[in-house]
Amino acid sequence: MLQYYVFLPNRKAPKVATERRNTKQKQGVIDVLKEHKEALSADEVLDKLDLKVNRVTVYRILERFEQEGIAHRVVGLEGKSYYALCSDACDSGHHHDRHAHFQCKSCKSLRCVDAEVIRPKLDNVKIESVSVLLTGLCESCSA
Amino acid sequence: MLQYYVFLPNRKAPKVATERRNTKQKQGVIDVLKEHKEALSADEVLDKLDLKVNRVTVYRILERFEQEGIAHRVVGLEGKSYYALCSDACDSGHHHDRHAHFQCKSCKSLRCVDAEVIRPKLDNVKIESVSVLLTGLCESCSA
DNA sequence: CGTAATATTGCAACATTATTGCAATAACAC
DNA sequence: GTGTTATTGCAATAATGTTGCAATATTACG
Repeated sequence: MLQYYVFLPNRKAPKVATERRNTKQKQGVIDVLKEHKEALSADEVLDKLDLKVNRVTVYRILERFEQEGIAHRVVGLEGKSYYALCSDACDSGHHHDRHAHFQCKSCKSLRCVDAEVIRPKLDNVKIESVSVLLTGLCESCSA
Repeated sequence: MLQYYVFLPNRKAPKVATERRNTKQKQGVIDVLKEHKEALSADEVLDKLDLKVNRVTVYRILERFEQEGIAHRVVGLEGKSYYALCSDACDSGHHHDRHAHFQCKSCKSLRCVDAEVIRPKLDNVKIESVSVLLTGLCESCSA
């Protein structure tokens, strides 16, 4: 079982308190994301949590995970945010700013796609991230 | 000045009334989109309209334009929808389901990028559209 | 041109997703 | 254990988009 604290960076002990705390809410969200290969929306995470957690807290945790590089965020066709744990490839600095995803037009399920995403060049602008969203009907919905 | 009615297909006169009507609201939205090279959100279109048009009407017109292939929709990082008129390349059937866009992380401005977008293959799934969203800081915001 | 049919609009209310302020709680360093 | 403060929960609010329905305006056609 993936534990949240493995993500805590090694740092010298602060005088008073830690900057990040390992809470059961965070651990719960990690576990849910870990158990599902699909990217999940805040509501989906909330549904799948055993623990009773406030909706706002889930939003905050997911946002935080994205900032810390633990998870990445994808925006679906409906404008909703979906989150998935970053893969090992992510951590290697290879994938972390270049993701490809597939979303079903019908059921809205969204999953990561292991694709080679190149970073194109643009005049006058430095591109920081590249997001590719493929759409169509998933296996279940096209059957 | 691009006129909406140019998009009306040639069809035999229906018994009673047309299926599409050319209204000043639609024409206004067309004009606004035409005058701006950036993709615009519903609110931005509303702001730039000379004519006083209801918010809901703008939403409906933009949605309609997308369905009719007059405009295409892009979802920004914040989950908002942006619309831009389809280019000629679009109509040729080359670009219409494969768009690339750049959005500024700071000012959220979003524009089309003339890039070659390939349609990748995925097992068990038919990909209907490919959307590439590049992000970074635009010229103005990075200065 | 006038008229009838109906596509379209405007309005009000509602839905969904996400954010903010703040007091209460709980995790961590010591 | 205790103090500090990161984190949570709650309530309220914001932002974006949607729905139902009556009023309006466009179009085909005589």
